[in-house]
Amino acid sequence: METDTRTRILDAAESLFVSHGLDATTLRMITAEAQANLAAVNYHFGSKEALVEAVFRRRLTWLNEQRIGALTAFEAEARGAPLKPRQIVEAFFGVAIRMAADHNGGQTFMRLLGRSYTEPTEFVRKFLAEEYAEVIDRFKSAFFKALPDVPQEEFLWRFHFMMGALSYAISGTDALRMLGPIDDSDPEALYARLMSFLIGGLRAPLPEVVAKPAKKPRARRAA
Amino acid sequence: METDTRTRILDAAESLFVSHGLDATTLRMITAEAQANLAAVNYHFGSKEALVEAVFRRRLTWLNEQRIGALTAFEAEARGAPLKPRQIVEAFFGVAIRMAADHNGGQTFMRLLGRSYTEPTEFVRKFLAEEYAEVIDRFKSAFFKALPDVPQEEFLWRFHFMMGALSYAISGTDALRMLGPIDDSDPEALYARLMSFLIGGLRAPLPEVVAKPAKKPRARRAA
DNA sequence: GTTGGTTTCAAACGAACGTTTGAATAGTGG
DNA sequence: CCACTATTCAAACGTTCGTTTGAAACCAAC
Repeated sequence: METDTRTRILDAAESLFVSHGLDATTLRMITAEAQANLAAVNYHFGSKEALVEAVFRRRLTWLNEQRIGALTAFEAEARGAPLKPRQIVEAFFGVAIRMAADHNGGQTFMRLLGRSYTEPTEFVRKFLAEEYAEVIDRFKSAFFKALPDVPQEEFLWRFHFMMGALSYAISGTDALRMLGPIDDSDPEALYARLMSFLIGGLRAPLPEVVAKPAKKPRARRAA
Repeated sequence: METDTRTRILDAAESLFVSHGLDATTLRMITAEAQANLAAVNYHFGSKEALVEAVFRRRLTWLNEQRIGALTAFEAEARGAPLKPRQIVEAFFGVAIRMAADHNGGQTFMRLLGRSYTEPTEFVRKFLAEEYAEVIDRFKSAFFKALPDVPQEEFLWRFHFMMGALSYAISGTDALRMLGPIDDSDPEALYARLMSFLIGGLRAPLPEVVAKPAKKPRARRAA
């Protein structure tokens, strides 16, 4: 085995978490897959909970840095002018989709991450909230600036819906197959499809319930 | 206690499954909440797995009947003409959102269901696939008829994305709160918001990657 | 070649899980 | 009132979980 035990455990855990879930994956399954001793997990990570955190942190920190980097590059290019919504969507969701296409573990991880936004386990939620705090701040500001006509609460909902679509795009392939035989092997096509859908949803006309209290009797398009 | 043990167990399980997940919810937690004896679950349902199935079946069958009923009503009204996409979206997603607003347990259940489309546990996936087979068939046909210009594969992806948005709309309120303080108490507003977003995404311009091989050099709008 | 620190290993730990058991209790038709 | 079925109950079952232990193996430095 060329890689060290710690890395083999992370890889095995990541992959098993995807196929069985966090709770249903046992340390014995992980260490067997990683060809390591059962006690190795507690030796290298301290506990199963700490292992879960390490699995997420290994790639999530990098992903969010990429997102912020892409956004910063667009903003430098725009010299203070508001970005196009498409650029912000690209920086947040495009980067994620591209990572999901990466066969160096990124693909596996993104399927795991997509499931975990709605994870009921408390410590996972808390951990994700911390990891996301900065990136959410930056993107909220950028979107608010780019879409000044959209009420902020309305936008937050749309952002939330977009996260749902992303989540299914990268992790819901089992659910997808319920719909019929379908080809999900082309990451470029998936990227184009999701971007189209997201921007269509983001720029949809404001619903009347929302547009009405805002004293704009007939909103046409959101942005 | 007015209701019978069997119902109390179903209610307790449904609610605990939402807050802790399927695996992390133990029979001891369920029977404690239901004020029943531990052995009552195996007496009334046979096993924990069978209980999970019963929890889903109790409401999911009814939900999908409602969906098919709504679609059938629209089709009768249209007398053979293709439906408007908005009507089909309403029949599938609108019915779900309305059930999610029902405080008689429907709300709890829909939060559980939203999480379960991407559930890694095999028997849950298999069970859901069976429960959904008919309703998916009906709605695929209706959509294909209503959107003859959209390649079927492209539509299936969009339907999948829409499921993701629905899932987050009804069950991802914890993830939603990561975005900031936000009011999710008004079901009518949520309904209007989601419908807007879904139809915007469904009718977005076809992505070039998809539009190109279809020999239509410049697709404008999907439908 | 011995030392000292790091990593691996087989074995065992107590706790908690889903399930089973057999007796006690409730409820119902004859 | 009795016989019988359905339900509840406390207790225990065997299994598996995450974790701990202490010794063995490894490995670089001197």
